[in-house]
Amino acid sequence: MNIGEIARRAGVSRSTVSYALSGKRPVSAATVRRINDVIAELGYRPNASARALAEGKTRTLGLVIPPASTRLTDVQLSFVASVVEAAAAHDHDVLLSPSGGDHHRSFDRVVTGRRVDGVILMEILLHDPRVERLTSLGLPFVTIGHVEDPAASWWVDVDYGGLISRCVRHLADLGHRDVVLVNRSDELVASGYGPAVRATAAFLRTARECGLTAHDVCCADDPAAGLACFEHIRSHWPEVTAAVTINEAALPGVQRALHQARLDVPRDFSLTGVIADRLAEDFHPPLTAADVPAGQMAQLAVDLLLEQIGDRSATPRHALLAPPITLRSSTGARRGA
Amino acid sequence: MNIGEIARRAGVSRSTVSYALSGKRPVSAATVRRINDVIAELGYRPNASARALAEGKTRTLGLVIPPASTRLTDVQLSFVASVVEAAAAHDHDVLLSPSGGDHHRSFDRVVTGRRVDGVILMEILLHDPRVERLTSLGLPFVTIGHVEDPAASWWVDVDYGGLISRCVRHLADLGHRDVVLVNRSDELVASGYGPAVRATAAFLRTARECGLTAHDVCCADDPAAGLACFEHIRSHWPEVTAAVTINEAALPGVQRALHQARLDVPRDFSLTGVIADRLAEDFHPPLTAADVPAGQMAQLAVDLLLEQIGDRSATPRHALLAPPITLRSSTGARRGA
DNA sequence: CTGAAAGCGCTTACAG
DNA sequence: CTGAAAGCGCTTACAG
Repeated sequence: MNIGEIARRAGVSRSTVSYALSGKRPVSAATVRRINDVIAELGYRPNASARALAEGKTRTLGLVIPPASTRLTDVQLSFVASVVEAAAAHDHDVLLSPSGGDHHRSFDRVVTGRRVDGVILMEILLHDPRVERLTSLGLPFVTIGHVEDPAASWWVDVDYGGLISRCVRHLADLGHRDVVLVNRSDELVASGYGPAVRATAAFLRTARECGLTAHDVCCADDPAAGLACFEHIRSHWPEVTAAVTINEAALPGVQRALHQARLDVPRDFSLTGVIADRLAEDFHPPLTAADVPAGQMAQLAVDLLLEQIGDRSATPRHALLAPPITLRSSTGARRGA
Repeated sequence: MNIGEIARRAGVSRSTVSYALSGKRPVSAATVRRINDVIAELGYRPNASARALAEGKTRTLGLVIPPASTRLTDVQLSFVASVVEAAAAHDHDVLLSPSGGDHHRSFDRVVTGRRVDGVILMEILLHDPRVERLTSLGLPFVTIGHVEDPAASWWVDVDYGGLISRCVRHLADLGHRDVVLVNRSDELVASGYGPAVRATAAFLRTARECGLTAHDVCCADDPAAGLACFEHIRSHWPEVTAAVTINEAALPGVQRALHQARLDVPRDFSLTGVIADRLAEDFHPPLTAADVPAGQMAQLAVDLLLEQIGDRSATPRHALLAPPITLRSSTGARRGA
């Protein structure tokens, strides 16, 4: 079942069938109808590989995700789902590639061999070898997150530094004097994971500017680590009355630790940070936080990628989003302040 | 940069380059070395579309996922990650397709036009139109979950019915008399979602066999619904002392409701069900539950799919897994029993 | 408005 | 052990 068979049955040439399908050349109404009838009857679909080979484009985007071993956070999951959705809206498919660990082969397979027209990369390091690889391959790509040099490539990101600064100022305004940053894991920070590094720098700088005493701790991406981390904070720095976090996965454990320590939020302790809105609202009480607009970011990333694919010589563009901080119920005046 | 260029530079024919790469015909060691040197120097990768067109296979598997609008559960997420991982281990890529809602176009694009060699489908309904579509297309597929007729197709599933039965018997053994099933959402049950329907049937039947009074309630896939659902249970059936659930996403809300009702688990109330192990262990206290072996199921699904692709006339095979119920700390004797 | 033909970059019988 | 050539199923200048 191929285009030749359709042409034969419709009594036209293969090129006419092709043009009737693509609309790239006028075809008489009667002929179009005859062709469409045959196609509908036989349930014909053009062979995607043949089309990709002839056209030089696959209409497929690559999406590089963290490996299965690392549990995806809620925000990361939103990125994946929204990228697929946005690509589908433009009639593009999404090819998945786990990266990191020993997944070089999968990454390589997806980004070479003209398998995809472009790639979306997430979980970006300040110096990311995958970004360098794609750059040297000359394959269009957009990162969700950005490497150190902002002008070097196409990206969308949330202004982690700016948002964390505003969280700290908010706590300072409420009279807090001793604050802590609950960061992502040691490993991520050590590997130069952008949001973690930028959040730390902004947190410490802003705390200094506001005259606050600041501590920062790394915490693995799971509830148990969140609990342990909070207990550590309580025993080492009992004077701390507020925390800022970018670690969503640790939140259930932080919640439990607060409860066990008999600390009421926000009466005894304030909590804020950069958190997916669904998680912020599920917290008890709902968290005052900057919501990461994951869906919007994913859509923007797809738009930028398609733009770049359409005009490969375009100058790199990017978008640094600064979502508003949503005031919910997890921050309050320092007790006795 | 194509196979002809490599051949020219290595001073051999294109077929020799092809055979050197595939190993499907003996090539002299010296020639292989010369070819490999040229390939390494130029960073050549065969064009995947051209290869797929010539070979008649894409080395790509389709994975149909729920749309972004419905939040993926932890187990579903594990399926996706593990399918990608297992496919990569066999040098296959994974093409994603959201389905459900108005995603017919994306599903259609992925399953037609020879875009993939086979498809893995999850979130199966007892009567699933996508299964019918794939069957009539003659495209190899494996479902995670199974339709009503077990012999009709290739699948892997967890024996929800059997596991729920064992949960109920476990509660009966502990002296509980009044039990409730916290099911997935109304919509899922109404649409004939396999696990929900099978869990309900097994729950009610086993409760009757054990002489228990049984209630069952539907609950949306989020914490807020879990909280509301549990409050409903408390106000309508205060005599209930144990719950069975297959709704992971509702658990945080159930936890909060238990806390607000000042109910200690397992002293005042027992809780069990079929739950991803990570979630079961994050609960407080850790849940006695049947852990869905998502990674193993995904791997099995990929194995079955590749087997089917390799021998399209093979008789359908399937695997019904019955993971052990892990005894943790969330079930105990009925108070005063 | 339509057709015949070249070309996309591979693989694989066919020949030697 | 190697090469020349056909073929996979499309798209798109070239011609009319």
